[in-house]
Amino acid sequence: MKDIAGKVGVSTALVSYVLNGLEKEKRVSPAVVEKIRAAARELNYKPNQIARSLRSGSTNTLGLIVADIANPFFGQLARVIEDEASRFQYVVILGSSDEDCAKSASLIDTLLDRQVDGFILVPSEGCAEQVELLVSRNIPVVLTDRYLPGIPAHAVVLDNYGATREAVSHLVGNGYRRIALVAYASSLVHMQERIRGYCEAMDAAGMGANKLVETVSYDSAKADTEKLVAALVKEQKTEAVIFATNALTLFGLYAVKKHNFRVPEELAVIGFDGNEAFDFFTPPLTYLRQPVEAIGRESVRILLEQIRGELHQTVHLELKHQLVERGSSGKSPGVD
Amino acid sequence: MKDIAGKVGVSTALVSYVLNGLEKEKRVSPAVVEKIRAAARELNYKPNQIARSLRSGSTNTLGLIVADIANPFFGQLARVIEDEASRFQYVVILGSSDEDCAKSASLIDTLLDRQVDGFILVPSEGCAEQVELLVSRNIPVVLTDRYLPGIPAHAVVLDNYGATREAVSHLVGNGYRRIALVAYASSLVHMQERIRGYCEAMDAAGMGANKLVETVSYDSAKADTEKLVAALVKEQKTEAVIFATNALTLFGLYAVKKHNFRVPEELAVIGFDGNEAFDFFTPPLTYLRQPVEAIGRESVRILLEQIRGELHQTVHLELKHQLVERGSSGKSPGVD
DNA sequence: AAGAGACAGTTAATCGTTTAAGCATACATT
DNA sequence: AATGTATGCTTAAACGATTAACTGTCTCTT
Repeated sequence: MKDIAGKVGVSTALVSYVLNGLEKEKRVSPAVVEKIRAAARELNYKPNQIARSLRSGSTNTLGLIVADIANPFFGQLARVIEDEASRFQYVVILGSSDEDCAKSASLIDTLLDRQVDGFILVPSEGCAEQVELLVSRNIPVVLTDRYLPGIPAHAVVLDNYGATREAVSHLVGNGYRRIALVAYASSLVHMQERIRGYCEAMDAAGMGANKLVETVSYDSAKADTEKLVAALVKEQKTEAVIFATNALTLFGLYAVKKHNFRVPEELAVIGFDGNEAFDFFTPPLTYLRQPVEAIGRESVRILLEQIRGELHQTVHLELKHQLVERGSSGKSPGVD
Repeated sequence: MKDIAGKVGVSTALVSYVLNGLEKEKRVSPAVVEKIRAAARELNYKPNQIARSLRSGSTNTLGLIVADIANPFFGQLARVIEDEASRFQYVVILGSSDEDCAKSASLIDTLLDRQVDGFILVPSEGCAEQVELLVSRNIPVVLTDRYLPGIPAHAVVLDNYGATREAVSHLVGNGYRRIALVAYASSLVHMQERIRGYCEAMDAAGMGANKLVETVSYDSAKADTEKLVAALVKEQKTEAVIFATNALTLFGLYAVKKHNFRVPEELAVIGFDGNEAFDFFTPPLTYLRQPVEAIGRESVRILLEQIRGELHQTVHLELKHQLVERGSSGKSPGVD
């Protein structure tokens, strides 16, 4: 800017006005406007966003913290968020928390130091205070994929209760009675809601006695799920299983494959989220699809409204799942 | 900082010295050091990285531009890069180019405006000038996954030639003769190298006459690949096919599934990169695994060395693939 | 007693923008 | 002629850190 000002022979203030389109309000003479524009082009002027941010207090940067960007579900989500953010001249800084509170806290700190304008956060278990702190400091936040009850933060989540509920109904409709749910041992509401949907649907179908919710811990999920699935079939006489997340579904499928269980004759399976692997499993997997596009878009929209100060109540958006019916949950062999 | 200085009754200079660990060199009295530390803690002082960046000229931020973060290969890569960067207090701003030059250019511009310290770039076709411009402006760049011949930029890529070459050898060893390669119609070197590896291996095996390289365009890859695979089997009497990327492999598998071709009896298949779907395909897919971890780690290492000014030649790193042998490329039915 | 050197701090410029406030000059109005 | 106001531009502070250069005191040496 100094160079431009020097070249044209005016002050940097005028340059700033012109380059920001304020030439009308600030009554810059047309001749000077042209000279400044020309000089800017000639010198290939690029504004320094860092300086601008320091002055303006806003960085046009969003912090996105997911559990793991290598997980395709979060990859897709990140993509939608990136695209949507860029439509509004925002840029995304990325972080993976590994469902780990300490990591999540340090990511939040790092991004705060960098003055991000707001966060899209997939909160981990036990991180409620972190989020609460952000909210109480009036830092724009949208929780995505999960929310934290009792914490007045905007959230965009799946209709988790309805999703597992429909999965159960679907299985019951196809003649399955002994239906199990494999979930993470997590107090996070999205997981609890998936469990509740399962339980209430089982009760409603008069199969409360058959309820079986098995949980595995995040850190040993793969091995645990494998043992679990074998036990379900061999010991519990389970006829159908619903997996409560994308990763759990995959772990479960590895187990099914390893033990060569026939699907759906020996064990019907319903997965979560969606994954190309679901398509190539034999038979293709029935699953509960999340509206990733909408989740990402709405998250950005709400966050930006919040940043612009246009939002005055706490928004809680619950988006509908879609049951994709395929071979893995076909009619039970017990039924005609 | 002003608050701390005010509270302790010293200048901000001293506060800066102490908080940056320069109390020894700058000979700050122990008493004051303690007071400043205490005040900083009490006021919960967080340095403003934007201000620091403006002053120091470095943002501790890397720009990562991949083709599409929703693609699991790039998701994994991003994850490795994120982790590695954070070990050195760097943060990653993410962008997806969709293999589109214009998008890539605008991403680079945006990130330059934000003064990123360097780029990790998956270059798209025809973007050579963009990269050249960065290099000539002395902006640290590492090309990843692909490189641009003739452009003196550091690069970390797969041993593409060796990979397809081994795939062919493996198939030939198992008795296949009519082996095709499905690749993107792209002039990018990584693709050309994969093609070259295939061709030379075919020639070396005395099957030059059977060479068949089919290409599809990025934008219509899914539909094209589907038609292509059907034609290969039905018209070209192809016995085995190698797919040159992750996405192409998936598209190919959808076709194989749709037409119910038996693998490997009717068509042997070798995939690229790795994907959970490969595990659940029946039979599991033989594929050329990329060392994603190493690619990401080395890219960050080289970029940081460059940023620190420690790098004086152009580094071109070629990492070895690994052939994961499984059922989809088993012995040809024509052999014993 | 004078000079050197260590010690402990302050001042003010700087990074690249933005923007409120001020300053001339010209012209129109009474 | 005095006043008002529109026009066109400049000045300088501010954002929050970093850091070179400087200013005082003491203490020690010769």
